[in-house]
Amino acid sequence: MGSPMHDRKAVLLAAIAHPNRIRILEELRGTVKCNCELAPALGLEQSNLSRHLKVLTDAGVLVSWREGVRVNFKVADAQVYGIIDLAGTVARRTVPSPAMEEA
Amino acid sequence: MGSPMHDRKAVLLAAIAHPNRIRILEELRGTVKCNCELAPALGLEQSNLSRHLKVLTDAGVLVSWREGVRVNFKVADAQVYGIIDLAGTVARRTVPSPAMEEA
DNA sequence: ACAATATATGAGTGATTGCTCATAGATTCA
DNA sequence: TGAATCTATGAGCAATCACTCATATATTGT
Repeated sequence: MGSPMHDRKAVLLAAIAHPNRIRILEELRGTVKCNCELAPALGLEQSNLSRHLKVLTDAGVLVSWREGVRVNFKVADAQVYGIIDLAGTVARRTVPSPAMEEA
Repeated sequence: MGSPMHDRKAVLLAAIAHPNRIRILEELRGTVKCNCELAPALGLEQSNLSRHLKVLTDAGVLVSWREGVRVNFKVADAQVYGIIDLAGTVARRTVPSPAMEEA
């Protein structure tokens, strides 16, 4: 439909746009971790976490490789933190509309 | 669930994370426009566009005010373009996984 | 009041999402 | 080989999404 570039940006942002996936990315700031380390740290179901990691990997946000029985993950481009941090800045400076309040 | 801040960031990014909404924001770079100007420019159904504008407004990305029979929109914080542009940079530098290809 | 213009919204639809439980697959070590 | 550990995925479910069509609402000018 729209330009491929806008589609690609949308996929990338949509991959990041979930509270648990943001938590995953925060947990991966500057380090490499596997599903088995992330699960207890974030209190997420193993299968649920695995699917979130797949969403991030499919979108190109994370890169993964197997190391023995584990699969490690790291961010593909540290600028994703630029996106997250900017989102924080904008979030802090803007006010959600009335319709948003009952969350 | 997660921290309110992560939730807020996720809502904000989710609001932006749609090809048509990115196109809307591009159309609003540095200017103010109403639904009636955006609809033909983007080739979107009036009701569909109205709902996309509501998503962006509810999330705090856009601000709107009525001017006669029209309702004008502008971005609440120009840094949203920082987010979109960074998404473009990251998109250009990363490779979507095999599972992503058949889009 | 009426017509014209612009915007919002109810209802319906098909598709996608996030989650859980259970199970399958992969890898290492005894 | 079999057991232990870690990861992926099928199935099912409720909820949400993006879209369209039709209709309601709001505002201005005659």
